[in-house]
Amino acid sequence: MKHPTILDVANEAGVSKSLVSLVMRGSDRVSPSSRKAVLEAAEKLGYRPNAAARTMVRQRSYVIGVMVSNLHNPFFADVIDGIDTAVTDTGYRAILTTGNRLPERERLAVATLLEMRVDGLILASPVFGREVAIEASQTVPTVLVGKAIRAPAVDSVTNDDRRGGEMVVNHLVELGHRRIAHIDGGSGAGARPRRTGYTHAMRRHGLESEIRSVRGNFTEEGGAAGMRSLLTESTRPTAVFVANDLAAIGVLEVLDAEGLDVPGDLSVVGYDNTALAANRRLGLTTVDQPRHDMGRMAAGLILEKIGQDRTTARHVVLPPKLVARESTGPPSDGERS
Amino acid sequence: MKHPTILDVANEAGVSKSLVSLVMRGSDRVSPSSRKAVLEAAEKLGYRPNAAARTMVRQRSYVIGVMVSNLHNPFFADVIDGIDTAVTDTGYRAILTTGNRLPERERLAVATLLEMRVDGLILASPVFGREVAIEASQTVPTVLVGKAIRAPAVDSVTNDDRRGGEMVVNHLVELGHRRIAHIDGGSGAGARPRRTGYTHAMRRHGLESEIRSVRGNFTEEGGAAGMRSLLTESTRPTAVFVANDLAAIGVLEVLDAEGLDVPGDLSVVGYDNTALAANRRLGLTTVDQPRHDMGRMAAGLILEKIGQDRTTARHVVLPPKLVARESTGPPSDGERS
DNA sequence: ATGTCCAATTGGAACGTTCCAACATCGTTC
DNA sequence: GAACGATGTTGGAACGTTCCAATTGGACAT
Repeated sequence: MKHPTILDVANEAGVSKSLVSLVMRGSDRVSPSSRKAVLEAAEKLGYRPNAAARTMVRQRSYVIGVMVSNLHNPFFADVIDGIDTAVTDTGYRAILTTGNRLPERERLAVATLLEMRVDGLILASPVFGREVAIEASQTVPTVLVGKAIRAPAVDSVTNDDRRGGEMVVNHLVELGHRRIAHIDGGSGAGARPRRTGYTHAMRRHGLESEIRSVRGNFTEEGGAAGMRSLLTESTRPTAVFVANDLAAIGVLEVLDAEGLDVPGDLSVVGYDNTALAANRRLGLTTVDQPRHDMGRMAAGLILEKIGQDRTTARHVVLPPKLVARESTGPPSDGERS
Repeated sequence: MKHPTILDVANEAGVSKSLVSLVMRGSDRVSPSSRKAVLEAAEKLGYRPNAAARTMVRQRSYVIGVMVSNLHNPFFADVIDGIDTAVTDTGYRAILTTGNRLPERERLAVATLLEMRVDGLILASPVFGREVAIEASQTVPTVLVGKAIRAPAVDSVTNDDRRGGEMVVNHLVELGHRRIAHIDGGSGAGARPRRTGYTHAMRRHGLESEIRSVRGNFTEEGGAAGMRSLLTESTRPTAVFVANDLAAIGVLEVLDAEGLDVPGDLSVVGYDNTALAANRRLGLTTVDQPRHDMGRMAAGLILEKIGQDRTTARHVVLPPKLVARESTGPPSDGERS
C-alpha cells in the first residue's frame, strides 16, 4: 500500500476513523486500550499523517514559509538559524525556498509558498519589487528581513542601514581618509539606505566633491567588478565602503591580485559581520548586524500576528555596530591629499 | 474574502467551477471568451490555487523536498543551485528544510517533507542514521547526496571520498611529508570513507606508525578543536588533512593564532573546494567535488524515478580532483624525520 | 427497575481541487 | 430534415483529514 490513511489504520485497529484521528492528535479522551491498538496499527502500517488533507480542513498549515534571496551569503544561514530557534516547539515548522537573487525566480518561490497556504511568510532580503510583498501581505502575515517598505500590513526587521553607512564613513574619516568610494548593492535589500548613509555622511564631513559611488551587487563577483571599475579611473580612492561582506571579499581578491596592499594602499569596509569577515586572514572591518536575532524577531512577529489579528505594521530597527579589524587603517602619506 | 476559491471565481465569471479549473490548468478546449472572463474574475478576486487541495485529488504534489544538513556550509548552496537548475521548467518545485546537523532536528525536517507528500526527497549529507533514509525510500523516491548506503531503493550521488582521501595523502607524501595527521568529520556524510582513504594510503606508503586521527566534525569549530588537541601532543605533525573546507578554515584560524606558519610549519588540506578554499587569502589545498553537478544529478535521478517505476538503486560516484594551492608545501628541514 | 451522568466512541459534513462521463449547441453532410 | 461530429461546458464523486453532534454503554444514585 502506497500511503495508508486514517481509514486503513482504523480497519486494522478495529475502531472508527474518528478515534484514530483523536489518538493522532493526542487527545486525552481516549481509553488506554484503544490508544494502544491504534498506535500499534499505525506503526504496523507505517502511517504518516497527510498534511495536505489536514491543511484543507483546518484552514491552517502550521507552516511558516521563508523565501531566501541568496543561500551563498552566510548572512542568511544565521538568519535562518534564528528563525528555526523561534519556531521550534511552537507547533509550527519552517520551510524554505530560494530565488537566487533573480526577481522572477524569487516571485515563483513566493508563489510556491503561498499556494501551499503557509500561515506566515518571511521574505529574507528579496530583490523583487514591493508589490510582491504587499500582495502577499493581503492574505498572510508577512515580514521582510533586511528591507523595509511602507505598506499597511508588511512588518519588517532591519538594522539601521543608513546609520550603518554613516558609521563607516565616520570611521574612515577619523582614520584620515577623504577619498572614500562606495560600491553599492544595486537592488539588493538595504543597499539604498546604506548608500544614502554614505552620501549624507560624506556631505556632513564636507567631502561632497569626493563622493564616488559605483554600482555593484551583493555577490563576490559584484564587488570585484565594482572594484575593477574603480581602479580604471585616474585617481584612486584611499578607502572603499562595499555594500556587504561578500562583495567586500571580492574586492579584496581584486586588490590582492593587483598587488595592492590593504589597508596600506586602500582601506576596505564591508557590511554584515558574517563569519567570513571575522576570519583572521580576511580581517574585514565591517558593520555588525544581529543576524540571529533578526531571524528570531522576524519569526516572533509572524507568530504574534498569527495569534492576535493585529492590523498595523510593525517595524523593528536594530542598531548597527562598527567592528574595526585589519582591513582599515590610516591612508598612506603619499596618498594624503 | 480571505482566500477565494475556484467556486468564487466561477460565480464571478458566470461559469461552472469545472471551466475555471480547465482555464487554470491551461486547457485548450476552452473558448476564448470564457477564458477571458475567467482570467479577469480570477485577477479581480486575487485567486491563487490551493496546492493542498490539488495534492489531495491528484495524489501528487509536484514538489521535491530537500533536507539540508547545514546551511552554513557553502557546499550546500552550490548543491542547491544544481538542484534548482535541474528542476526548473519540469513542472516540479523544490522546497528546503534544514536540521542544523542535529539528528533529531533532521528527522523532524524530513518528517515535515514526507507529511507534505513531496514527490521526491533529496537528503543532502544527513547525519542521522540510515534507517531514516530507508524508511522514507519506501514511500517516495529518495536520493542521498554526499553519502551512500546499501539499501534497495536509496539512490546516491557522491564523489569517491575514499579515493579523495588517498589523493590527499599522496600529494603530501610527494611533497616529503611523513607525519601526516587527520582531523575527521565525525558522523558527517562522507567522513568515514575519507578517513579510510587516509589510513589506507598511509599504510601503502609504509607510514602506518605515523597514522594519527582525531575526531572533528564538519564545522569551523570542529576543525579548530581538533587542531588544538593535536597541538597539545608531544610531536607535532608536519601536515594535517582536515575532513572538509569549513573545518580546515577553523584549523587555519588556530594555526594563525598560535603564530604557526602555513605551509612552513604545517601544511593543511581541506575537502570540497568551496568558494572559501579558492579565496587567495586562504589558498587552501583541497579536493574538488563537483557540487553543482551533484545537485543536478540528484534531482535528475529523482525525476527519472518519478517517471518510470525503477526499483533498483542507482549510485553515481564522481571522481574527486586534488586542487593544490598555497596551504601545502614541503615540510621545513628541521621537521624532516 | 429507572433515571442520570459521564466517558468513550461514532458517522457525516466540510475543506478546494481534478477528472470523468454526460450534456448542450451548432454546423455539416447525406 | 435527420443524423452525426466536433466543440465547449457541466455536475458529481473522490482525495484524507478535522470537528461536531449524536450515540452507546456503564457506573451510580434513587
